[in-house]
Amino acid sequence: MAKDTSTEQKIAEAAERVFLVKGIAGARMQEIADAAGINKALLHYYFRSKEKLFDYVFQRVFQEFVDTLREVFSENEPIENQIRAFIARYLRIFEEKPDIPLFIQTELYRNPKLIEQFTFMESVFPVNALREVIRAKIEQGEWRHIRVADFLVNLIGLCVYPYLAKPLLQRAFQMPEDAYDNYLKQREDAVYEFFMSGLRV
Amino acid sequence: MAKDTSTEQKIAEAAERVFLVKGIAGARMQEIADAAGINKALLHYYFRSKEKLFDYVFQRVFQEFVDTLREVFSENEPIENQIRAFIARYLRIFEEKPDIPLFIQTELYRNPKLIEQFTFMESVFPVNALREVIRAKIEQGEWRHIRVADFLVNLIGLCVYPYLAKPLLQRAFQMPEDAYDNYLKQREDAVYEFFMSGLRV
DNA sequence: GCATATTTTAACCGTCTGGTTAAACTTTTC
DNA sequence: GAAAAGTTTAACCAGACGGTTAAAATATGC
Repeated sequence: MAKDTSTEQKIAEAAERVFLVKGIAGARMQEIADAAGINKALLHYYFRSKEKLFDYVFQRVFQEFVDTLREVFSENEPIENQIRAFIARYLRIFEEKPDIPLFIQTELYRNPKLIEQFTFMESVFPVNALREVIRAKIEQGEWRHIRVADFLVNLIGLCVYPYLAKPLLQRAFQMPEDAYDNYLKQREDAVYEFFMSGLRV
Repeated sequence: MAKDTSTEQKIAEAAERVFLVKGIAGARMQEIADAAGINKALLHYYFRSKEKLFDYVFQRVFQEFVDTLREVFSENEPIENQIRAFIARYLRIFEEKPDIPLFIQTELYRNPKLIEQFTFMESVFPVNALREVIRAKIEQGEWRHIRVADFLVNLIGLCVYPYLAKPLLQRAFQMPEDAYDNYLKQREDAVYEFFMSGLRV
């Protein structure tokens, strides 16, 4: 039987590293085999085709991403705290794996089927529940009018854009790599303050 | 001599269409030739290699993108109007070519050299001039404190993110294609209001 | 109409790539 | 210790791909 799952695990991790940087079109099976420290034959022994391997990796990455965010907005906390927690979790994911945002967007853009089996997006972005919370805040005169879609798009965009556009922004701001990475780390508070200020009357 | 530039033009446009959707790694020279209505031999007759053709296309796309934004922030207008104009121009680009944001980010991410020759980013994002304007607004007590980098990242992020993340957000909001496209068109005012509100004390 | 430039046709080349195969070797399992 | 599962080696295959070539055909400029 399997001695342990380490080989499959090794392959999955190596494949993730390669796919994250190069995408499915730019990645090579040989490269993944090398990165996993095995040979191509064994790679196909575990994952029959490039597409199957990629699907497996993408689902894993996306699942992990989604799991980190799930239920942030369902917790029994004031919405302000939920927003803070959402930003914190989002940014923590990207600090660990900065390639994730562009990877997910790119591959999803070129193959929307990848997201089809994720039928539980409501547990990550509980649009309907959020709509009620937002409506209450607006009625109380605390927040300006905002659509729930704009609420989420603005919030996520503020978090993720600086990671997506790193090379462009680095150039625009004339920042070396480490200066930009440093800037990213300092954004958590800034995003929260700016977002809340954007909401408030 | 050349009968006109129409063939080169035809190739450039076809290549742009293909590269925009598939990226350099996913695009095929044969596909571009077909899209241009010519054969592969002629394609290489005009552009010696895939890389040269891609570089040409990328520079053109990026140049056009940059030209649309250049000097918005240098005009002799109140900053609020400049912000409005910036948002309007930004969103107009994406309405015409929704694939541009992801294309630029992806290819730049995988080959940062593509942006090296763009040495005039200061004319698009005049960081130093903006810093002064922002400082004045803060000193007058009109705006909250904000770093110039955050100012630009927030502004651009609010504009571009819904285009970058279209497939993901469409799924999250359970919106069909046309509903989402419609939502995008309605964002201009929302972005301006939210951004200004985020700035104000 | 002649020279030049453009375009097509179609075959071809070398390399890369995803994937397969078969035989041998090693480790695990029981 | 034998069967089964895991792993390596190394060669191989077919098709895709970027790119080339040469000759013929077509258009253009003067």
